[in-house]
Amino acid sequence: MVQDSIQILQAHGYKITRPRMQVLEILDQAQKAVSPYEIQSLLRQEGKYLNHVTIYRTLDLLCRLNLAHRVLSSGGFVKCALGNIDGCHRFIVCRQCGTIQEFVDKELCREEKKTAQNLGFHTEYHLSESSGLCSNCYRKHFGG
Amino acid sequence: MVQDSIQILQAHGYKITRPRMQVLEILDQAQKAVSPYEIQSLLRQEGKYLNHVTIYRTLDLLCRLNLAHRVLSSGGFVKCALGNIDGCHRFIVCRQCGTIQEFVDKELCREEKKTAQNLGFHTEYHLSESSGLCSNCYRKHFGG
DNA sequence: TATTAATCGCAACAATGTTGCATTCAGTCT
DNA sequence: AGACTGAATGCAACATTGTTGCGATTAATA
Repeated sequence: MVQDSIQILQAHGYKITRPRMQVLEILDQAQKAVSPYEIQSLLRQEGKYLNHVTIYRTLDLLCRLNLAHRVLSSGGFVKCALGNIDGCHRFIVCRQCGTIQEFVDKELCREEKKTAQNLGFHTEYHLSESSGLCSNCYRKHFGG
Repeated sequence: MVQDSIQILQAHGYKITRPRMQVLEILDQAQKAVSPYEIQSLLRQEGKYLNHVTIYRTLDLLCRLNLAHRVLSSGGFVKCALGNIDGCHRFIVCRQCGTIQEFVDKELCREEKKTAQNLGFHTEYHLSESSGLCSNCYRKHFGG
């Protein structure tokens, strides 16, 4: 919900502005990762206009607050599942329709960290991105 | 070794050219991920010149052959550990010095795949990037 | 409603990535 | 070794993406 993000913005002393609302709404509607310029054009389709600089700055802010996350493989942004703030992000992206599913797996996280330690690293942040087909696209593709 | 990559290029029928050798040497020397334009300026420091288009095309080719990999968090490229061609790449990046360590962990891979399946996805490719401090930088930072 | 610091839009720029086409070159054949 | 040829390179031109400084606007508070 957009409402949740708004409360967090407020709690941190940030103003609730029209551009921020609009970006949050786009992220909320989109079931996939959207790039800054995609956000701009999606808004334009609704007759709204935001400068791209504003969009970039808004996304920066949302990411700093863990309200959004940049999917590295596509460069697009997604709204973050709340509570996923332990420095570990896991996504599965459907390469067909772009659907994104975020999930948390503390056990995997621990394992990953341990392996890194064995290699002499002290890790603080972890990102995991899998890609493949979601159940819908898999059915469509292979029949059934 | 550069020699390994050259053999694979040849085996696929690609020509061994000066630009390709030079890019491979840079990737081999660098202990960290380097961007296309960084490669260009590293070469320039050695008195060599490659057009950036050539560098992009060379990197594309190397990635298609799994001889290089694009580290998503930085956009830079690293030479790939050979044999790591099962669609699973795991990297640890030092956020201080940029050192990159690639590793393979079939068990983690299996787990990740299983979790995805439980969520209805059929995954084909997996990328995992951790960031933190390597042992050197950790010591430097925290004393000891 | 007046105040004010935060936010936004604009302009200008910087960096990164892509395409088409003429030239050059690596590998092969004679 | 020299000629041949398709692959690879360099160049020019362009497209996309991301950044900075600054004056104008606006959300929050009194």
